[in-house]
Amino acid sequence: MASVTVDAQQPAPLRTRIQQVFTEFVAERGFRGTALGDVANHLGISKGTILHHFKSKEALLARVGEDYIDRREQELRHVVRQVDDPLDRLIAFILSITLCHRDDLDATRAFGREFARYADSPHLNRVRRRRHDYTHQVEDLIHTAMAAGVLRRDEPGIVALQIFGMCNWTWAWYRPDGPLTIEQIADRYVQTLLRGLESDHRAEPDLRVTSARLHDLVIEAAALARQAQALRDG
Amino acid sequence: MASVTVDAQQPAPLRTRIQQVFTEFVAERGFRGTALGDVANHLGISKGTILHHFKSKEALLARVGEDYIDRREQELRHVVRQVDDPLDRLIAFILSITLCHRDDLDATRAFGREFARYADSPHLNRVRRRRHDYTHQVEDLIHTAMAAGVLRRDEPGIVALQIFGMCNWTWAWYRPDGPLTIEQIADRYVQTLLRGLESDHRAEPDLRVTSARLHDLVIEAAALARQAQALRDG
DNA sequence: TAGGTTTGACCGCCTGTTCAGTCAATTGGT
DNA sequence: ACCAATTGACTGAACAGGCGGTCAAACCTA
Repeated sequence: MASVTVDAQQPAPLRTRIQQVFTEFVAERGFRGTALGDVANHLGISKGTILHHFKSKEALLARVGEDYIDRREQELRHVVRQVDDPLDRLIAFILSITLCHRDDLDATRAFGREFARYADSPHLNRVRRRRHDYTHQVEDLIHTAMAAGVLRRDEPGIVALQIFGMCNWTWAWYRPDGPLTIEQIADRYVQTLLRGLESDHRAEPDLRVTSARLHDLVIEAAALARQAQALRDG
Repeated sequence: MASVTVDAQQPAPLRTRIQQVFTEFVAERGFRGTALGDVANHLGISKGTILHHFKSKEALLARVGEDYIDRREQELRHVVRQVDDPLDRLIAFILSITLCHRDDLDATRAFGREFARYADSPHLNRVRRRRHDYTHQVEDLIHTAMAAGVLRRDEPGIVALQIFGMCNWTWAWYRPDGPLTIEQIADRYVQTLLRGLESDHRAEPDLRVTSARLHDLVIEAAALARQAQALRDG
């Protein structure tokens, strides 16, 4: 295994520390809820210093986002390079995007809060594009697994969204001191997703499991709930 | 089936319309990104009018959140009341919290953006508590399904989070004019989740599917990605 | 007339950004 | 080795715009 430690641990440059603290704040309070003045105070520096190192507040956020995507992309590349078996690749991928909730928590929260949604600012175009590329790489991974018969055939896009959905929800509730370790959580995700998505030769490929009866019942439930509030409001 | 239509469609009172437009804005731009002045302009009324009907901006958000939880709770109650079979209950539940992405989209987005995370404002205490209660009801549903042998035994909490995670991610990407209807999306969720969580008597209950080799590989990948950026930053 | 609505001006606060200027480190010429 | 020039990090005050919230007056409607 290649060495992954550095010999001389010199203190991180201010630019990096600004980015770190900013990431923490965004993870906790969101982008708009984060005041550059607070970040500056927390570092014992002036507000102007931050703007000296980064063109603007949005540029700082873009940098946080790009670095985050960079790390996820590098991790994915490493997995693909080191693992051949399609199923193992999927397991490693799911494991990877779950473990980062412990090992890259602040950035994961910040990214989840601010980039998961449609960030329409032009400053974030690059981040959006890179995120799109990354998603595409994941879809390739899934497509390959389907071709190998590991997953049941479906649109890779919707499958990717199911995986991302389950895993990316973690940051909204995970606490490092919670009852389950991140490894235990990841293992459950792997089990549920791989069993749920595995090719099942017993089943019809396009079998709808939801009955019309249940569908109508659910629609009715929603209508009743809406109606109750409409009546209450007059 | 009970009638779910009202006879006389009188226009919604201003208070309700304010809440609707505010919900749209929060869904699109977030709470802090929504200015009451913009909401007022959009309705052709004055900002003061909004503050006359709602004590404060946060009170308005709290109202949106409580109404949202109300609807989800009523729908869940209706499902539980009308359906006995534990598996059908689960299917109806998953269907229900997915269909609301089409039929209650703005509020779902707004709630997802602003309440999924730790909303620490004291004004939102009630919403947080109700959300907690609702989650607990869902966990009961899951617990019952486990007792009936429909789902494999596990902590209901982590199972609920897997279901919520997959379904609640929908609002971040779903578009009504997308390639898949919300019913098709929901059906895939149901299939993946129920197959992935079903009791499987072939498997050991606590079998870890993730090998130590893959785990180490993923940890290494993360370390390498971090190190690359640290080196770049000096 | 009385009470609930609505208005629009106004206040106070916060925040991102700018900018002139200080200071230390580095460079380069002699 | 010395000094002057240059660079670049950093400061702190000021600016400008936007925001939530208040309030007294105007406006209906019954």
